[in-house]
Amino acid sequence: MKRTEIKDLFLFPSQFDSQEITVCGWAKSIRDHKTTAFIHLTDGSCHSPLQVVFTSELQNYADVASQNVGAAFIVKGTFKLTPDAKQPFEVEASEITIEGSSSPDYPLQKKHHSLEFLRTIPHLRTRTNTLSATFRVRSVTAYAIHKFFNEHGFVYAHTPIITTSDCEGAGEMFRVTTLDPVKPPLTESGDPDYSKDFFGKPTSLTVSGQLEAEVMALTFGKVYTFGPTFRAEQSFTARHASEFWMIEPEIAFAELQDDMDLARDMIKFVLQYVMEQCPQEMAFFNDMYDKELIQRINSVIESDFAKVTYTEAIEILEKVKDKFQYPVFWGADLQTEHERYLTEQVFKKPLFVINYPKELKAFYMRLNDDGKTVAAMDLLVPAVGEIIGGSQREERADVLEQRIRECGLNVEDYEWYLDLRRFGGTHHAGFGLGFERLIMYMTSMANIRDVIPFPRTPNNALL
RNA sequence: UCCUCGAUAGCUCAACGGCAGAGCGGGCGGCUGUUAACCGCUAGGUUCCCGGUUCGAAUCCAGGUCGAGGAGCCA
Repeated sequence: MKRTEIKDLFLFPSQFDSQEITVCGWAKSIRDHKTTAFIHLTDGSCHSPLQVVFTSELQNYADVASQNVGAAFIVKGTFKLTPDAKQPFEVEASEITIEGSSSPDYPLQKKHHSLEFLRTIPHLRTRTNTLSATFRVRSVTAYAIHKFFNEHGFVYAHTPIITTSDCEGAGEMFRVTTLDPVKPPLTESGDPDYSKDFFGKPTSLTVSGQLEAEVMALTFGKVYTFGPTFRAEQSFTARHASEFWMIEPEIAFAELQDDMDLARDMIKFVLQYVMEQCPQEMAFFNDMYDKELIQRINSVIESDFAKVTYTEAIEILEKVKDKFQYPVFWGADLQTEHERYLTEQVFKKPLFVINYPKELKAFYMRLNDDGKTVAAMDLLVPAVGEIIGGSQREERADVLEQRIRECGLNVEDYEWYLDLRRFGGTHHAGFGLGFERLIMYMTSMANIRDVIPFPRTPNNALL
Protein backbone atom coordinates (compact mmCIF):
# COMPACT_ATOMS: atom_id res chain seq x y z
CA MET A 1 0.00 0.00 0.00
CA LYS A 2 1.33 3.41 -0.95
CA ARG A 3 0.67 5.77 1.91
CA THR A 4 1.53 9.38 2.51
CA GLU A 5 3.02 10.28 5.87
CA ILE A 6 1.46 13.22 7.64
CA LYS A 7 4.88 14.75 8.21
CA ASP A 8 5.28 15.23 4.46
CA LEU A 9 1.93 16.98 4.24
CA PHE A 10 3.16 19.54 6.75
CA LEU A 11 6.55 19.89 5.05
CA PHE A 12 5.27 20.28 1.47
CA PRO A 13 1.55 21.11 1.61
CA SER A 14 1.37 22.81 -1.77
CA GLN A 15 2.75 19.71 -3.52
CA PHE A 16 -0.25 17.72 -2.37
CA ASP A 17 -2.90 20.30 -3.22
CA SER A 18 -6.00 18.57 -4.66
CA GLN A 19 -4.12 15.26 -4.85
CA GLU A 20 -5.68 11.90 -4.09
CA ILE A 21 -3.78 10.39 -1.17
CA THR A 22 -3.96 7.56 1.36
CA VAL A 23 -3.11 8.30 4.97
CA CYS A 24 -3.00 5.83 7.84
CA GLY A 25 -3.10 6.57 11.52
CA TRP A 26 -4.88 6.66 14.84
CA ALA A 27 -7.73 8.92 15.92
CA LYS A 28 -6.92 11.51 18.56
CA SER A 29 -10.42 12.97 18.32
CA ILE A 30 -13.65 12.13 16.48
CA ARG A 31 -16.47 14.69 16.28
CA ASP A 32 -19.67 13.99 14.43
CA HIS A 33 -22.78 15.84 13.35
CA LYS A 34 -25.77 14.51 11.50
CA THR A 35 -24.11 14.62 8.09
CA THR A 36 -20.50 15.72 8.62
CA ALA A 37 -17.79 14.45 10.90
CA PHE A 38 -14.12 15.05 11.65
CA ILE A 39 -11.21 12.91 12.71
CA HIS A 40 -7.92 14.24 14.01
CA LEU A 41 -5.57 11.60 12.74
CA THR A 42 -1.97 11.07 13.79
CA ASP A 43 0.48 8.59 12.31
CA GLY A 44 3.42 9.29 14.59
CA SER A 45 5.54 10.82 11.84
CA CYS A 46 5.11 14.31 13.25
CA HIS A 47 3.56 16.18 16.13
CA SER A 48 0.52 17.84 14.55
CA PRO A 49 -2.52 15.77 13.61
CA LEU A 50 -4.20 15.76 10.20
CA GLN A 51 -7.85 16.71 10.02
CA VAL A 52 -9.97 14.25 8.04
CA VAL A 53 -13.48 15.35 6.98
CA PHE A 54 -16.14 12.87 5.96
CA THR A 55 -19.84 13.09 5.27
CA SER A 56 -22.87 10.84 5.42
CA GLU A 57 -22.30 10.06 1.76
CA LEU A 58 -19.80 7.51 3.01
CA GLN A 59 -21.66 4.22 3.23
CA ASN A 60 -20.03 3.42 6.62
CA TYR A 61 -20.48 6.97 7.98
CA ALA A 62 -22.23 5.96 11.19
CA ASP A 63 -19.75 3.17 11.84
CA VAL A 64 -16.75 5.42 11.48
CA ALA A 65 -18.31 8.32 13.36
CA SER A 66 -19.07 6.13 16.34
CA GLN A 67 -15.52 4.82 16.68
CA ASN A 68 -13.64 5.61 19.88
CA VAL A 69 -10.51 7.63 20.35
CA GLY A 70 -7.45 5.53 19.59
CA ALA A 71 -8.97 3.61 16.69
CA ALA A 72 -6.75 2.95 13.66
CA PHE A 73 -7.98 4.09 10.23
CA ILE A 74 -6.93 3.96 6.60
CA VAL A 75 -8.21 7.04 4.83
CA LYS A 76 -8.38 7.64 1.07
CA GLY A 77 -9.34 11.10 -0.02
CA THR A 78 -8.49 14.45 -1.53
CA PHE A 79 -5.94 16.75 0.09
CA LYS A 80 -7.29 20.32 0.33
CA LEU A 81 -5.59 23.48 1.52
CA THR A 82 -7.84 25.39 3.93
CA PRO A 83 -6.14 28.76 4.44
CA ASP A 84 -9.15 30.32 6.16
CA ALA A 85 -9.62 27.61 8.79
CA LYS A 86 -7.85 26.89 12.07
CA GLN A 87 -6.02 23.99 10.47
CA PRO A 88 -3.82 24.63 7.40
CA PHE A 89 -5.28 21.78 5.35
CA GLU A 90 -7.45 18.69 5.55
CA VAL A 91 -8.31 15.50 3.71
CA GLU A 92 -11.82 15.06 2.35
CA ALA A 93 -12.32 11.34 2.68
CA SER A 94 -13.82 9.24 -0.10
CA GLU A 95 -13.20 5.97 1.73
CA ILE A 96 -12.39 5.18 5.35
CA THR A 97 -11.42 1.71 6.47
CA ILE A 98 -11.62 0.87 10.15
CA GLU A 99 -8.28 -0.88 10.52
CA GLY A 100 -8.54 -1.47 14.26
CA SER A 101 -11.31 -0.40 16.60
CA SER A 102 -10.66 1.12 19.98
CA SER A 103 -13.09 0.97 22.88
CA PRO A 104 -14.80 3.24 25.41
CA ASP A 105 -12.36 1.91 28.00
CA TYR A 106 -9.42 3.50 26.18
CA PRO A 107 -7.55 5.18 29.02
CA LEU A 108 -6.38 8.20 27.06
CA GLN A 109 -9.03 10.88 26.90
CA LYS A 110 -9.26 14.11 25.01
CA LYS A 111 -8.11 15.96 28.07
CA HIS A 112 -5.10 16.63 30.20
CA HIS A 113 -3.69 13.63 32.02
CA SER A 114 -1.11 13.91 34.75
CA LEU A 115 2.34 12.66 33.81
CA GLU A 116 2.20 10.58 36.95
CA PHE A 117 -0.92 8.75 35.78
CA LEU A 118 0.59 8.25 32.34
CA ARG A 119 3.59 6.53 33.93
CA THR A 120 1.25 3.76 35.04
CA ILE A 121 0.39 2.96 31.40
CA PRO A 122 3.76 2.89 29.62
CA HIS A 123 2.28 0.85 26.76
CA LEU A 124 -0.17 3.64 25.88
CA ARG A 125 1.35 6.89 27.10
CA THR A 126 3.70 7.08 24.11
CA ARG A 127 0.61 8.05 22.10
CA THR A 128 0.05 11.29 23.99
CA ASN A 129 1.19 14.64 22.64
CA THR A 130 3.74 15.17 25.39
CA LEU A 131 5.33 11.75 25.41
CA SER A 132 5.36 11.31 21.64
CA ALA A 133 6.96 14.73 21.24
CA THR A 134 9.53 13.84 23.89
CA PHE A 135 10.47 10.54 22.28
CA ARG A 136 10.64 12.07 18.83
CA VAL A 137 13.04 14.67 20.26
CA ARG A 138 14.94 11.86 21.96
CA SER A 139 15.38 10.07 18.65
CA VAL A 140 16.48 13.20 16.82
CA THR A 141 18.88 14.06 19.65
CA ALA A 142 20.50 10.63 19.50
CA TYR A 143 21.00 11.05 15.77
CA ALA A 144 22.39 14.57 16.26
CA ILE A 145 24.97 13.24 18.70
CA HIS A 146 26.14 10.56 16.27
CA LYS A 147 26.15 13.13 13.47
CA PHE A 148 28.24 15.57 15.48
CA PHE A 149 30.90 13.05 16.41
CA ASN A 150 30.91 11.45 12.99
CA GLU A 151 31.43 14.80 11.28
CA HIS A 152 34.27 15.57 13.68
CA GLY A 153 36.15 12.37 12.91
CA PHE A 154 35.34 10.41 16.05
CA VAL A 155 35.23 6.62 16.14
CA TYR A 156 32.11 5.22 17.75
CA ALA A 157 33.37 2.78 20.38
CA HIS A 158 31.29 -0.01 21.88
CA THR A 159 32.37 -0.65 25.44
CA PRO A 160 31.12 -3.67 27.38
CA ILE A 161 27.77 -3.67 29.14
CA ILE A 162 28.78 -6.61 31.32
CA THR A 163 31.89 -5.57 33.20
CA THR A 164 34.33 -7.13 35.62
CA SER A 165 35.68 -3.91 37.06
CA ASP A 166 33.79 -1.47 39.20
CA CYS A 167 35.49 1.30 37.22
CA GLU A 168 35.73 4.32 39.42
CA GLY A 169 33.47 3.12 42.19
CA ALA A 170 30.87 5.28 40.49
CA GLY A 171 27.96 3.87 42.41
CA GLU A 172 26.27 0.63 43.40
CA MET A 173 26.26 -2.01 40.67
CA PHE A 174 23.78 -4.60 39.46
CA ARG A 175 25.24 -8.08 39.82
CA VAL A 176 25.20 -10.23 36.70
CA THR A 177 25.22 -13.93 37.52
CA THR A 178 23.89 -17.31 36.48
CA LEU A 179 24.49 -18.84 39.90
CA ASP A 180 21.45 -20.36 41.62
CA PRO A 181 20.07 -17.49 43.73
CA VAL A 182 18.69 -19.86 46.37
CA LYS A 183 21.54 -22.34 46.70
CA PRO A 184 24.69 -20.92 45.10
CA PRO A 185 27.86 -23.02 45.19
CA LEU A 186 29.89 -21.96 48.21
CA THR A 187 33.60 -21.63 48.92
CA GLU A 188 35.11 -23.22 51.99
CA SER A 189 34.57 -19.96 53.86
CA GLY A 190 30.86 -19.98 53.02
CA ASP A 191 30.79 -17.21 50.41
CA PRO A 192 29.28 -17.64 46.94
CA ASP A 193 31.87 -19.33 44.73
CA TYR A 194 32.17 -17.03 41.75
CA SER A 195 34.75 -19.28 40.14
CA LYS A 196 31.70 -21.41 39.29
CA ASP A 197 29.83 -18.42 37.86
CA PHE A 198 29.35 -17.89 34.12
CA PHE A 199 32.52 -15.85 33.64
CA GLY A 200 34.45 -17.52 36.45
CA LYS A 201 34.46 -14.28 38.44
CA PRO A 202 31.98 -11.66 39.73
CA THR A 203 30.49 -9.50 37.00
CA SER A 204 28.15 -6.52 36.94
CA LEU A 205 26.34 -4.18 34.59
CA THR A 206 28.52 -1.25 33.63
CA VAL A 207 28.37 2.03 35.51
CA SER A 208 30.65 3.74 32.99
CA GLY A 209 32.51 2.85 29.82
CA GLN A 210 35.17 5.42 30.45
CA LEU A 211 38.16 3.25 31.25
CA GLU A 212 37.56 1.12 28.16
CA ALA A 213 36.96 4.29 26.15
CA GLU A 214 40.47 5.38 27.14
CA VAL A 215 41.82 2.20 25.57
CA MET A 216 40.04 3.09 22.35
CA ALA A 217 41.06 6.75 22.51
CA LEU A 218 44.74 5.80 22.77
CA THR A 219 44.25 3.86 19.55
CA PHE A 220 41.93 6.02 17.48
CA GLY A 221 42.66 9.44 18.97
CA LYS A 222 39.05 10.55 19.21
CA VAL A 223 36.29 8.19 20.26
CA TYR A 224 32.90 8.31 21.89
CA THR A 225 30.62 5.78 23.48
CA PHE A 226 26.86 6.01 23.48
CA GLY A 227 25.07 3.27 25.32
CA PRO A 228 23.12 2.16 28.37
CA THR A 229 24.51 2.57 31.86
CA PHE A 230 23.26 1.08 35.11
CA ARG A 231 23.34 2.29 38.69
CA ALA A 232 21.78 0.30 41.51
CA GLU A 233 21.45 3.34 43.75
CA GLN A 234 18.37 3.91 45.90
CA SER A 235 17.81 7.25 44.23
CA PHE A 236 14.40 8.85 44.48
CA THR A 237 14.76 12.07 42.59
CA ALA A 238 13.32 13.37 39.35
CA ARG A 239 16.72 13.21 37.66
CA HIS A 240 18.09 9.77 38.55
CA ALA A 241 17.25 6.46 36.87
CA SER A 242 18.62 2.97 37.38
CA GLU A 243 19.08 2.50 33.64
CA PHE A 244 20.04 5.49 31.53
CA TRP A 245 22.07 6.32 28.47
CA MET A 246 25.39 8.07 28.59
CA ILE A 247 27.65 9.59 25.96
CA GLU A 248 31.34 9.41 26.82
CA PRO A 249 33.78 11.05 24.42
CA GLU A 250 37.48 10.52 25.03
CA ILE A 251 40.14 12.50 23.18
CA ALA A 252 43.91 11.98 23.06
CA PHE A 253 46.52 14.77 23.01
CA ALA A 254 43.97 16.96 24.73
CA GLU A 255 43.74 19.03 27.87
CA LEU A 256 40.87 20.16 30.05
CA GLN A 257 40.16 23.23 27.92
CA ASP A 258 39.90 21.01 24.81
CA ASP A 259 37.48 18.85 26.74
CA MET A 260 35.30 21.83 27.62
CA ASP A 261 35.41 23.14 24.07
CA LEU A 262 34.25 19.77 22.83
CA ALA A 263 31.40 19.65 25.35
CA ARG A 264 30.27 23.14 24.45
CA ASP A 265 30.44 22.54 20.70
CA MET A 266 28.56 19.28 21.00
CA ILE A 267 25.77 20.76 23.13
CA LYS A 268 25.38 23.70 20.79
CA PHE A 269 25.31 21.49 17.72
CA VAL A 270 22.70 19.18 19.21
CA LEU A 271 20.45 22.02 20.38
CA GLN A 272 20.64 23.68 16.99
CA TYR A 273 19.91 20.44 15.15
CA VAL A 274 16.89 19.64 17.30
CA MET A 275 15.53 23.17 16.91
CA GLU A 276 15.75 22.74 13.15
CA GLN A 277 14.34 19.24 12.96
CA CYS A 278 11.63 19.41 15.62
CA PRO A 279 10.02 22.85 15.34
CA GLN A 280 6.51 21.56 16.08
CA GLU A 281 7.67 19.67 19.15
CA MET A 282 9.71 22.57 20.48
CA ALA A 283 6.82 24.98 19.96
CA PHE A 284 4.60 22.54 21.84
CA PHE A 285 6.94 22.34 24.83
CA ASN A 286 7.32 26.09 24.79
CA ASP A 287 3.54 26.61 24.81
CA MET A 288 2.57 23.90 27.26
CA TYR A 289 5.48 23.59 29.68
CA ASP A 290 7.89 26.52 29.64
CA LYS A 291 7.21 29.80 27.89
CA GLU A 292 10.92 30.67 27.89
CA LEU A 293 12.22 27.37 26.56
CA ILE A 294 12.89 28.34 22.95
CA GLN A 295 14.32 31.70 23.94
CA ARG A 296 16.64 30.04 26.43
CA ILE A 297 17.83 27.38 23.99
CA ASN A 298 18.47 29.94 21.30
CA SER A 299 20.51 32.02 23.70
CA VAL A 300 22.58 28.97 24.64
CA ILE A 301 23.21 28.29 20.96
CA GLU A 302 24.39 31.85 20.43
CA SER A 303 26.21 32.73 23.63
CA ASP A 304 29.27 31.24 25.24
CA PHE A 305 29.23 29.07 28.33
CA ALA A 306 30.44 30.47 31.60
CA LYS A 307 33.46 29.04 33.41
CA VAL A 308 34.68 29.33 37.00
CA THR A 309 37.20 27.45 39.03
CA TYR A 310 36.01 25.64 42.11
CA THR A 311 38.01 28.09 44.21
CA GLU A 312 36.33 31.10 42.57
CA ALA A 313 32.94 29.45 42.98
CA ILE A 314 33.56 29.04 46.70
CA GLU A 315 34.50 32.73 46.93
CA ILE A 316 31.24 33.70 45.22
CA LEU A 317 29.21 31.42 47.47
CA GLU A 318 30.91 32.52 50.69
CA LYS A 319 29.54 36.04 50.16
CA VAL A 320 25.97 34.72 50.28
CA LYS A 321 26.43 31.64 52.42
CA ASP A 322 23.55 32.60 54.71
CA LYS A 323 21.19 31.64 51.91
CA PHE A 324 22.24 28.03 52.13
CA GLN A 325 21.45 25.09 54.31
CA TYR A 326 24.86 23.52 53.80
CA PRO A 327 28.13 25.22 54.79
CA VAL A 328 30.43 26.72 52.19
CA PHE A 329 34.17 26.43 52.61
CA TRP A 330 37.15 25.44 50.48
CA GLY A 331 37.23 21.65 50.44
CA ALA A 332 33.47 21.19 50.81
CA ASP A 333 31.63 19.51 47.97
CA LEU A 334 29.24 21.77 46.12
CA GLN A 335 25.68 20.89 47.11
CA THR A 336 22.80 20.97 44.68
CA GLU A 337 21.61 24.24 46.22
CA HIS A 338 25.04 25.77 45.56
CA GLU A 339 25.18 24.54 41.99
CA ARG A 340 21.68 25.81 41.26
CA TYR A 341 22.49 29.20 42.73
CA LEU A 342 25.58 29.50 40.55
CA THR A 343 23.98 28.49 37.27
CA GLU A 344 20.50 29.94 37.82
CA GLN A 345 21.18 33.12 39.81
CA VAL A 346 24.76 34.20 39.23
CA PHE A 347 25.59 33.17 35.66
CA LYS A 348 22.12 32.41 34.29
CA LYS A 349 23.48 30.05 31.65
CA PRO A 350 25.38 26.78 31.33
CA LEU A 351 28.38 26.89 33.62
CA PHE A 352 31.60 24.90 33.79
CA VAL A 353 33.05 24.51 37.26
CA ILE A 354 36.65 23.30 37.05
CA ASN A 355 39.63 22.31 39.20
CA TYR A 356 38.01 20.63 42.18
CA PRO A 357 39.92 19.52 45.29
CA LYS A 358 41.35 16.10 44.58
CA GLU A 359 39.65 14.61 47.62
CA LEU A 360 36.26 15.21 45.99
CA LYS A 361 37.02 13.48 42.70
CA ALA A 362 38.03 10.16 41.20
CA PHE A 363 41.57 8.76 41.20
CA TYR A 364 42.08 9.01 37.43
CA MET A 365 41.70 12.79 37.21
CA ARG A 366 44.89 14.68 36.50
CA LEU A 367 46.59 16.28 39.49
CA ASN A 368 47.14 19.99 38.94
CA ASP A 369 50.48 21.66 39.66
CA ASP A 370 49.16 23.06 42.96
CA GLY A 371 49.05 19.47 44.24
CA LYS A 372 45.63 20.14 45.76
CA THR A 373 43.21 20.19 42.85
CA VAL A 374 42.50 18.00 39.84
CA ALA A 375 41.66 18.96 36.26
CA ALA A 376 37.98 18.13 36.54
CA MET A 377 35.00 19.88 35.05
CA ASP A 378 31.27 19.72 35.74
CA LEU A 379 28.80 21.37 33.38
CA LEU A 380 25.77 22.71 35.21
CA VAL A 381 22.60 23.89 33.49
CA PRO A 382 19.62 25.70 35.00
CA ALA A 383 16.77 23.52 36.24
CA VAL A 384 18.51 20.20 35.57
CA GLY A 385 21.82 20.67 37.39
CA GLU A 386 24.83 18.57 36.51
CA ILE A 387 24.55 17.40 32.93
CA ILE A 388 28.21 16.60 32.23
CA GLY A 389 31.07 15.44 34.40
CA GLY A 390 34.52 15.16 32.91
CA SER A 391 38.23 15.59 33.39
CA GLN A 392 41.68 15.52 31.95
CA ARG A 393 43.03 12.06 32.80
CA GLU A 394 46.20 11.49 34.78
CA GLU A 395 48.73 10.46 32.13
CA ARG A 396 51.79 10.17 34.45
CA ALA A 397 52.09 6.53 35.45
CA ASP A 398 53.87 7.24 38.75
CA VAL A 399 51.36 9.90 39.81
CA LEU A 400 48.45 7.68 38.77
CA GLU A 401 49.77 4.72 40.72
CA GLN A 402 50.19 6.94 43.75
CA ARG A 403 46.58 8.17 43.41
CA ILE A 404 45.29 4.60 43.08
CA ARG A 405 46.97 3.77 46.39
CA GLU A 406 45.71 6.95 48.05
CA CYS A 407 42.18 6.07 47.07
CA GLY A 408 42.51 2.64 48.67
CA LEU A 409 42.25 0.78 45.37
CA ASN A 410 44.13 -2.34 44.38
CA VAL A 411 47.00 -1.51 42.00
CA GLU A 412 46.99 -5.01 40.47
CA ASP A 413 43.44 -4.44 39.22
CA TYR A 414 44.63 -1.42 37.26
CA GLU A 415 47.83 -2.75 35.69
CA TRP A 416 46.24 -2.64 32.23
CA TYR A 417 45.16 0.93 32.89
CA LEU A 418 48.70 1.84 33.95
CA ASP A 419 49.98 0.12 30.79
CA LEU A 420 48.14 2.75 28.76
CA ARG A 421 50.53 5.26 30.37
CA ARG A 422 53.62 3.05 30.11
CA PHE A 423 53.24 2.38 26.38
CA GLY A 424 52.85 5.62 24.49
CA GLY A 425 50.86 7.43 27.11
CA THR A 426 49.68 10.89 26.27
CA HIS A 427 47.64 13.51 28.01
CA HIS A 428 43.99 12.95 27.22
CA ALA A 429 40.56 13.96 28.45
CA GLY A 430 36.92 13.06 28.26
CA PHE A 431 33.53 13.47 29.83
CA GLY A 432 30.23 11.77 30.48
CA LEU A 433 27.03 13.36 29.24
CA GLY A 434 23.74 12.21 30.73
CA PHE A 435 21.60 11.69 27.65
CA GLU A 436 18.30 11.90 29.53
CA ARG A 437 19.36 15.06 31.31
CA LEU A 438 20.05 16.63 27.95
CA ILE A 439 16.56 15.61 26.79
CA MET A 440 15.09 17.07 29.97
CA TYR A 441 16.91 20.31 29.35
CA MET A 442 15.66 20.55 25.78
CA THR A 443 12.06 19.54 26.39
CA SER A 444 11.62 21.09 29.85
CA MET A 445 10.32 17.75 31.05
CA ALA A 446 11.00 17.87 34.79
CA ASN A 447 11.16 14.12 35.46
CA ILE A 448 13.63 11.65 33.99
CA ARG A 449 10.88 9.01 34.03
CA ASP A 450 9.11 10.99 31.31
CA VAL A 451 12.03 11.14 28.89
CA ILE A 452 12.69 7.36 28.89
CA PRO A 453 10.00 5.26 27.16
CA PHE A 454 10.24 2.44 29.70
CA PRO A 455 12.00 3.88 32.74
CA ARG A 456 13.64 1.85 35.48
CA THR A 457 13.86 3.35 38.94
CA PRO A 458 13.99 1.67 42.37
CA ASN A 459 10.90 -0.47 42.81
CA ASN A 460 9.65 0.39 39.35
CA ALA A 461 10.21 -1.59 36.15
CA LEU A 462 6.87 -1.76 34.35
CA LEU A 463 6.80 -3.65 31.07
C1' U B 1 18.87 5.46 53.76
C1' C B 2 16.84 10.33 55.73
C1' C B 3 13.10 14.52 55.52
C1' U B 4 8.32 16.43 53.59
C1' C B 5 3.71 15.77 51.20
C1' G B 6 -0.12 12.82 49.18
C1' A B 7 -3.90 8.54 48.13
C1' U B 8 -11.99 10.26 47.19
C1' A B 9 -15.95 7.97 40.33
C1' G B 10 -12.19 5.76 34.41
C1' C B 11 -9.14 10.77 34.68
C1' U B 12 -8.42 15.82 37.20
C1' C B 13 -10.06 17.40 41.66
C1' A B 14 -13.78 19.37 45.66
C1' A B 15 -16.08 18.17 50.23
C1' C B 16 -11.93 18.82 56.09
C1' G B 17 -16.51 15.71 62.24
C1' G B 18 -22.98 15.60 60.09
C1' C B 19 -27.02 12.98 53.10
C1' A B 20 -19.80 11.78 48.89
C1' G B 21 -19.99 16.15 44.66
C1' A B 22 -18.26 18.77 40.05
C1' G B 23 -15.74 19.00 35.35
C1' C B 24 -13.94 15.84 31.75
C1' G B 25 -14.46 10.82 29.92
C1' G B 26 -18.53 6.69 29.08
C1' G B 27 -23.88 5.59 27.40
C1' C B 28 -28.44 7.61 24.94
C1' G B 29 -30.51 11.67 22.16
C1' G B 30 -29.94 16.48 19.43
C1' C B 31 -27.09 19.67 16.09
C1' U B 32 -24.95 21.16 8.14
C1' G B 33 -17.93 22.61 9.27
C1' U B 34 -16.07 20.90 14.07
C1' U B 35 -10.92 22.23 16.29
C1' A B 36 -9.68 18.99 23.90
C1' A B 37 -16.83 21.10 19.43
C1' C B 38 -21.47 22.36 21.65
C1' C B 39 -26.62 21.34 24.07
C1' G B 40 -29.97 17.88 26.94
C1' C B 41 -30.61 13.36 29.69
C1' U B 42 -28.14 9.33 32.15
C1' A B 43 -25.11 5.44 34.55
C1' G B 44 -20.91 5.37 37.58
C1' G B 45 -18.06 4.95 44.81
C1' U B 46 -14.98 -0.91 49.67
C1' U B 47 -13.18 7.63 50.00
C1' C B 48 -5.55 2.84 49.71
C1' C B 49 -5.36 -1.11 53.94
C1' C B 50 -5.87 -2.33 59.26
C1' G B 51 -7.02 -0.79 64.03
C1' G B 52 -8.68 3.22 67.37
C1' U B 53 -11.43 7.93 69.17
C1' U B 54 -16.66 9.53 68.44
C1' C B 55 -23.80 9.35 68.75
C1' G B 56 -21.54 9.88 63.91
C1' A B 57 -15.03 9.39 60.29
C1' A B 58 -13.40 10.54 53.42
C1' U B 59 -12.24 14.11 57.39
C1' C B 60 -9.15 13.15 63.85
C1' C B 61 -5.22 9.47 66.03
C1' A B 62 -1.67 4.94 65.68
C1' G B 63 0.45 1.35 62.38
C1' G B 64 1.11 -0.26 57.35
C1' U B 65 1.19 -0.17 51.75
C1' C B 66 1.97 2.57 47.48
C1' G B 67 3.24 7.10 45.04
C1' A B 68 5.42 12.03 44.48
C1' G B 69 9.01 15.90 45.80
C1' G B 70 13.63 17.03 48.23
C1' A B 71 18.62 15.35 50.37
C1' G B 72 22.64 12.04 49.58
C1' C B 73 24.93 9.36 45.29
C1' C B 74 25.70 11.09 40.38
C1' A B 75 24.72 11.49 34.47
